[in-house]
Amino acid sequence: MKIGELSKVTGCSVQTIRHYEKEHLIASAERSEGNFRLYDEAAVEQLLFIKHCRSLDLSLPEIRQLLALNRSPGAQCDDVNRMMDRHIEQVEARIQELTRLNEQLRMLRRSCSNRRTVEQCGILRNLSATPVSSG
Amino acid sequence: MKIGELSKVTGCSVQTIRHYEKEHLIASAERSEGNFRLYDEAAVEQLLFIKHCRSLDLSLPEIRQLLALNRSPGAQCDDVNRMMDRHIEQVEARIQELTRLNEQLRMLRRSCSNRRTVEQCGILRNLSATPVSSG
DNA sequence: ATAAACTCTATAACAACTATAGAGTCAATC
DNA sequence: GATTGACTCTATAGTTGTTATAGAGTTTAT
Repeated sequence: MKIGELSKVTGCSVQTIRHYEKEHLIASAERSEGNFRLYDEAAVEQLLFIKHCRSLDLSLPEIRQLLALNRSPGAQCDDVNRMMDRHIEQVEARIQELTRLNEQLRMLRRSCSNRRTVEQCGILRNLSATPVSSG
Repeated sequence: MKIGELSKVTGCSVQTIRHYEKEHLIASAERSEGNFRLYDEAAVEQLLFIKHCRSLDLSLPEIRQLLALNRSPGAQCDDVNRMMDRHIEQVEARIQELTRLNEQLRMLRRSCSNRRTVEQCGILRNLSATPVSSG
């Protein structure tokens, strides 16, 4: 299987697959006589694993760590759990942050009721006046 | 006021201020004899405006647009409103996405109850098995 | 032989900074 | 007057996870 077919089967773009190889998320592929990368079913499964992790917003280094653990089945899985917990924490923190942000944005948006000119626009006036609390 | 003081007053780093100048978010500063940037109170206010917008996750191009509108007080403020509405939509979409993500992560996390080895770890098994729905 | 479709490597772009190197400026001290 | 330290300058590279491009080579079909 050449890289184009692997791309179709997995839904990862060709460049992304090459990128994952460069980042050592997948092993360097065997090459054909003409220097084309050749893949098998194991590559498909590994790419789908990676894709699933990415859909959960796990970073490439995190995925690399999971793959390493996956290759050493005797290892403790505490590490996996710690990583997941940390990741869940991050996601929840981000949700809270965005929720606060959303409230501020809606409040700001209400301050302009489509008056005619920018001069009277509450949004811009508020953006100028309101103190900054770095979020 | 030199760039270091502006940085302290506004809480923006020196590099960020220079970056904003390069990106035309603030005007090119006057220079001293020794080629140091010199700022006044107007620069402070503009930087704080930018910082406030950034804390609301507005992009630099969006901020550039707001600043342009701010400079032409006769302009209609429909544009400001449209931008805010679009931005609020984006933030809300992202919150929904992360909330779904969080549910999946928690479900996954529950599948490992600290059994001994990675081989028995439900998290890794599920990551391998579960079909991917690109989020 | 040639064209189309594919692949290769290397490099740049995206966003919004942050960090670094190497040089220049300024005020104060010895 | 030389030197030290704190500051500033420009230019460049790094961050993250791709995507896009250029220019070349390979394979398959006509």
